[in-house]
Amino acid sequence: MSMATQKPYHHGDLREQLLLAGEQALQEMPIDDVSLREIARRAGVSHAAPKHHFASMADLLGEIAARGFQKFVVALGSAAENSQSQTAEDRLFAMGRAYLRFADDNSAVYSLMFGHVFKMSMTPALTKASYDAWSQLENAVAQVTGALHAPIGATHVWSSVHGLSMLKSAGRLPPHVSLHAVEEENLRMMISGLKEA
Amino acid sequence: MSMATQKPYHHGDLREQLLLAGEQALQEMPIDDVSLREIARRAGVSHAAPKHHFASMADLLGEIAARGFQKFVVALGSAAENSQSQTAEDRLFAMGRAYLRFADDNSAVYSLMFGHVFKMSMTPALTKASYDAWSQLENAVAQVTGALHAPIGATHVWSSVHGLSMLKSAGRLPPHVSLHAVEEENLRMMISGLKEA
DNA sequence: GATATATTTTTACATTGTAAAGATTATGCA
DNA sequence: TGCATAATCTTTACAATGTAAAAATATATC
Repeated sequence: MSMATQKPYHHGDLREQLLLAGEQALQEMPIDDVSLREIARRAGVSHAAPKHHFASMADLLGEIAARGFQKFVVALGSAAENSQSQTAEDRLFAMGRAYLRFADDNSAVYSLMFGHVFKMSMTPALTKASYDAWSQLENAVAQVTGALHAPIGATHVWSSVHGLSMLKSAGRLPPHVSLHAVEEENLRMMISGLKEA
Repeated sequence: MSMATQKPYHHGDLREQLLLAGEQALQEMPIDDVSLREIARRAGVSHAAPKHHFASMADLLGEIAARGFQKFVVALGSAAENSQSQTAEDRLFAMGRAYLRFADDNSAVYSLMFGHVFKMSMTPALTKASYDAWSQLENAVAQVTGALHAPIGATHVWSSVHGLSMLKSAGRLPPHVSLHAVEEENLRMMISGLKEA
């Protein structure tokens, strides 16, 4: 009589628990306060327990970043699908909005994905996940410009939304300007520049 | 009989030495390996010596970031001045190139200026220096668009070049594409989008 | 020259990541 | 079922970090 839930080893799937605890910690405290010991604490295990599942803290963070890219791809993909309009340009616009929203809602994981490269291992899963995100964006851009491949256009788009996200989270945007207006206008200018390629 | 050189206290201007050692360390090792003790080591003093000049490591890094912004303003300013062309658009283009170059040549300090906000104190000097950088950019953008104030246009420009710099340093750009071409085309698209405002 | 002050070193402590050695529990095979 | 083996977790340990306080030292001022 199998219990349906598979608890492979005596304590449950600690590996998954650690990843969840890490993601939770990243949302609740500054990224520099997130330590391996803190994550272990949250998972209710000793500070050395993670060793068997992740060779180092960089590995754990690398996998959290990889999962971040996967969620990221899903978020942008469904935003494009749910876009009311049928034009490629509007779909790209919708993806841009979803991008900014994702960076807002997952700021710590986002900054891990793009910022703290040295802190995490570039695992194969991470490489693939970030490549998938890139491909998705390049396809969306190619549909706007009509080209088959659009590496430069995609770089332009990514730079713009990524830069805006980072400036926002770093508090380097000018005050007294509506954030919503800035975002909408930026996306507009970005796409406008893309079409003049 | 004054010695011309002012060595205010018995060991020389340790404060300045620490800042220089910090900047040097940031250029020579990954930013996470740069510690207060390492900086003190490079300056040839005990690990607790910095305490009297900087209340914390965050303060030291904050001042290094502030100096980074000052150099940044100088670099972009002289690039605009030395621009052969007289048009505002070409000056902005030159500033964009100087921006990317600065981020390349000072990658660690640059990532401190825009990325590791939590690691450093937002001292008044830092606030002012980053504000000066912003003003310089907004002025250059306003001269292109013809407006008096251009917060949104400036955000568009800054997002684009900042995003490109970050993607570059994070190794998130597509391979097999000429970096020079990407940069030139990105600047072109960015300015093109700005003018369609 | 003596005293007060600013600077630096020494010492100390809590915290971190990582490693190695024990203890504990599940798994595989008879 | 029973036992040996392997996987998992804890305990213990170590070097390194940021910060704090106490000692030591050099400078400045009168």
